[in-house]
Amino acid sequence: MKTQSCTNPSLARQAILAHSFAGAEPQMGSVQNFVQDREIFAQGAAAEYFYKVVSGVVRTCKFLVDGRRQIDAFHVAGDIFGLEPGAERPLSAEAVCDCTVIAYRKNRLDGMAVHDKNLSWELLSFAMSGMEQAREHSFLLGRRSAVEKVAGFLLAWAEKSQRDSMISLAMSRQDIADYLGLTIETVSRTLSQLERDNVIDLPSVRQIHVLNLELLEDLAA
Amino acid sequence: MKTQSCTNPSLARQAILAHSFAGAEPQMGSVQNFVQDREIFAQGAAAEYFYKVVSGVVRTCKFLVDGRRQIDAFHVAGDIFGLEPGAERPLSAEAVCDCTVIAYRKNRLDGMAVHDKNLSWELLSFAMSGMEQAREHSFLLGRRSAVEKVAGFLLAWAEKSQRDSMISLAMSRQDIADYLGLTIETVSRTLSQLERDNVIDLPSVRQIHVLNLELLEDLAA
DNA sequence: CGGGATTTTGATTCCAATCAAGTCCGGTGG
DNA sequence: CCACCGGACTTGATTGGAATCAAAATCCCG
Repeated sequence: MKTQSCTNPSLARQAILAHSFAGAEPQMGSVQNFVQDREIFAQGAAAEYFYKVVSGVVRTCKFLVDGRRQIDAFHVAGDIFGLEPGAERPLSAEAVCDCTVIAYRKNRLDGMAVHDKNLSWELLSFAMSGMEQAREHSFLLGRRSAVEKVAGFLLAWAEKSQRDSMISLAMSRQDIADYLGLTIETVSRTLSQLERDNVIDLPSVRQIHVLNLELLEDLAA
Repeated sequence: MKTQSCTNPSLARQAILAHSFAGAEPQMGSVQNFVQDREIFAQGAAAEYFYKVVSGVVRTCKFLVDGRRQIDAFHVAGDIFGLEPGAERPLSAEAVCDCTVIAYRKNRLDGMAVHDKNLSWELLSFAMSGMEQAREHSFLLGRRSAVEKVAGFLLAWAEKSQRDSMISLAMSRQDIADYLGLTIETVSRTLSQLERDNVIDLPSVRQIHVLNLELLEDLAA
């Protein structure tokens, strides 16, 4: 599995913010490419840059001592990631599939934000929406059954990546499992069960066709 | 259980931000008191105000259709809550114990932030740290055992509320359970187990004495 | 001292993890 | 073109940990 299709026509939630960086001064940031599974930055490293996804999908995650991995979020085209308070990375970022990002220096931001009130407003709304997304992730992880988690994930990803009934997953089952706090087997079983129940169809491993959206939404509780 | 002691000498993480609201123009906000379990605002309501905790503890939470409750966060003196993007409350806020808060109009903020760049900077750092805390909550909820969750919670609460080895809980077992995605029985059992293992001592229901901090930290993984 | 809520403890059940084979690809080389 | 290979995914059998169901103990307050 090297060349996984990774189309993300994505109308990212944070595109508004991204806009001002990308549009106004393209020379401000440097374009970088990463092949699948390449690390973009590591947990614990110095946080000099933040990034905007141009194409592809990026995961931010944390590794525990015992080898467990928890995925914090998936970022698609237009999303900003790697912008946190603190000089040290609280989590790593990796390319889920081949992808292109733009890196911006964090330290430039401080100065700019002070002068440009529009920018600082956008920054604030970025942070707010980041807060909101982290919150929603928490709710997915709370006392919910495997079905609720998987259904919730599918709906969230469908919204994030596109809006028709054909969902194309950029990430592996393991990624999904690590995002939902489940095992790969449970994710697989749950998807199979949803297919058996005619909620979804799985024409190929990474393609999901939603047959019964209403039911899927009910299952997400 | 009406009058639960709720002392929070708390050097809240976000006190810096709170400062500018509280200090400079106290007349800006209105002081409000809430008795234990009183709702401060409801999920779905219009979000006109945001709040700063003066004393006591506030919980923000979400209610699911089937009656399950998930607690998003506990807020102590100095913390800001109820400041989210969107005009509608994504979650409710309730008084964990009798408490005092200051309410500020959200709409004034926009104008103010534009003029006062210092304020907008503080707002940003509030949002950032909110993002960070939501993320950490996610990590507590991910694939972790009951012991890891409870130990993690104790450490986080100890840091939030005070820093010596005697932790005083403001919240009920049910609150803790709903925060950690566990049942009240499991929380209780886990605490008992920690006591049996001489990691903590439970002189009273809401008082926890940490006997072996290192071990507790290990258990939190 | 009594009564109700909260918490603890115990017994059992159930869901998801673990352990263990299989199956399905996509890619490679004969 | 086909056999083979290896990784990702699926499926099956069993185990384990937390939920559930149920009851006792404790605390708080009148």
